[in-house]
Amino acid sequence: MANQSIKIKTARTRRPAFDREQGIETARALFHARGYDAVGIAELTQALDIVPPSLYAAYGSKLALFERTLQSYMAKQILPLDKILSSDDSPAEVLTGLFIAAAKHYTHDPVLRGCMVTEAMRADDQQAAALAATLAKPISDAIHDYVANFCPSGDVDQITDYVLLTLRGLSSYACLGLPQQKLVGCAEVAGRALDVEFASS
Amino acid sequence: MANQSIKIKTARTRRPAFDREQGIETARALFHARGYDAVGIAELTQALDIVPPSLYAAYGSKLALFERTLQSYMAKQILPLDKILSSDDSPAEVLTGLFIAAAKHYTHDPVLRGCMVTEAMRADDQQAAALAATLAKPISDAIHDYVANFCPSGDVDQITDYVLLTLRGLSSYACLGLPQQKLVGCAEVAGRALDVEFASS
DNA sequence: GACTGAATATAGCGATCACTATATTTGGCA
DNA sequence: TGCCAAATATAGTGATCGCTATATTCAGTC
Repeated sequence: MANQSIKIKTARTRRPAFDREQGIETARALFHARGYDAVGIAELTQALDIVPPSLYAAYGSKLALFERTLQSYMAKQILPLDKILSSDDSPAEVLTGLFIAAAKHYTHDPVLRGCMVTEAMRADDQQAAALAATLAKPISDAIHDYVANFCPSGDVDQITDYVLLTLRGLSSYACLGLPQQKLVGCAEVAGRALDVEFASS
Repeated sequence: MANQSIKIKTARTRRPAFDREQGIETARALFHARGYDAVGIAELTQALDIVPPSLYAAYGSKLALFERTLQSYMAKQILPLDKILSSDDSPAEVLTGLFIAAAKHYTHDPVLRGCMVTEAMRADDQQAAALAATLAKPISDAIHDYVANFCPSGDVDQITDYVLLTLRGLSSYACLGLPQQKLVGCAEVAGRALDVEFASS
C-alpha cells in the first residue's frame, strides 16, 4: 500500500509519565468546584496536560477517576469528624460545634465550596450519585451512633436526620455563595434546636 | 434543476396545533422530576409529541420553556406562603408551620420531589440557575419582611438565613428520597431553634 | 379557487459527550 | 544491538447536545 509512506504528522518527542497522584488532586479541585456532570473529559485532560488515552490508561474511566477524587477528599479529613464527636462537652455543644466547623470548612476556599461528597449525591449521573451516597454512609452512621449515646432510642433517628439535613443545608447554601459569617450564624441558630432536643431527653 | 422532482418522503398528514399551555405542564413535570440539565430537547419533544421545530416555534428555546414551567410552578401556589405568613400565631409557630408545610409539599408526589425553584438554583447551566434565583428572590424577601416584624433589626438577617437554609435542606433531603414522616420530624425539630430565637428577642 | 401566513414535517447542522483503535516512541533488559 | 512492555500521541468512534434551514400542508380570507 502506498499510504504506508504517508505521514501527516509524526510524534517526535514523548513526555515523561505524568504524576497520577497529582492528577487526582487536580481533578478533585475541578470536580469539587463544578460538580461531576459539568466537568468533561476534555477539561480534565487539559487541566492534567495529557491526552484522553493517558487519562483512561491511568484511571480507567471518568467515574473511576471521580471515585479516586472523592476518596482523596475524604482521606484529607478536612473536617475532623471523629475528633469533634469525641469531645466531652454536651451533645448539643458538640453538634453545634460540628455545624460551625462545617460552615467554616464549606466556605474556606472561595471556589471549593460546600461538601464535595454531599453535593455529589445530587449529581445527574446516577452512578456518580450512588457512589457519593455510599461514601457518605459511614459519616451518617458515625453521627447516628454519637446521637444514640445521649438520647432515648426513639429520638435518635429524628435528631440524626435533623443534623444531616442541617449539614446538607449548610453545604448547599455555601455553594450558593453565602459568606462565611452568615453561614456560621446559621450554624449557631441551628444548634439551638439541639439544646431543646437534648434538654428534653 | 432535475432534483426538483426528487422526493425522499413527503408529509401527507399534518396534526393540529398542539396545546401550548398543556405542553408547559408536561415539561414542568419533567423538569421538576429530573432537573434542567438532565432533560434534553429530545425527551421534551417526545413527551409533548411534537418535533423540535414546533417546540422552538412555540417557546423559543429550552431556557425560555424552562422559565415558563417555573412560572407555572410558582403560579400554582402549591405552597401558600402568603397565607401561612399572614397567620396571627407567634412567629415561631408560623415559621415552624412553614417548615412542616414545606416538608409535606416537597414529599407529596413521589417523583416531583423538593422545591422546583430551589433545586433549579443549583443547575449546572448558569442561565437556568440565575433564572431560578431571580424567581426565588420575592419569596426570600417575603420571609425577610415577615421576620422583620417580630425581632430586632440586628437579628433579622440571621433568622431569615436560617429559615431559608432550612427550607433548602428540606428540599434537598426530599430529593434524596427521605420519607414524608421523617422530613416532617426534621421540620419540627428545626422549628425549636426559632422558639429560642424569638423568645430572646 | 388562488393566495397567504401559520404551523407543521423532514432532515440535519456544528459542537460536545465519554471513550478508544491504532501507531509511535521510549526505557529497561538481554 | 535487538527486543519488549509501557506509556505516550494521533485521530478518530458513535451518540447526544441544543437548535434550525427548508419544504410541505392546512385554515382562513378574498
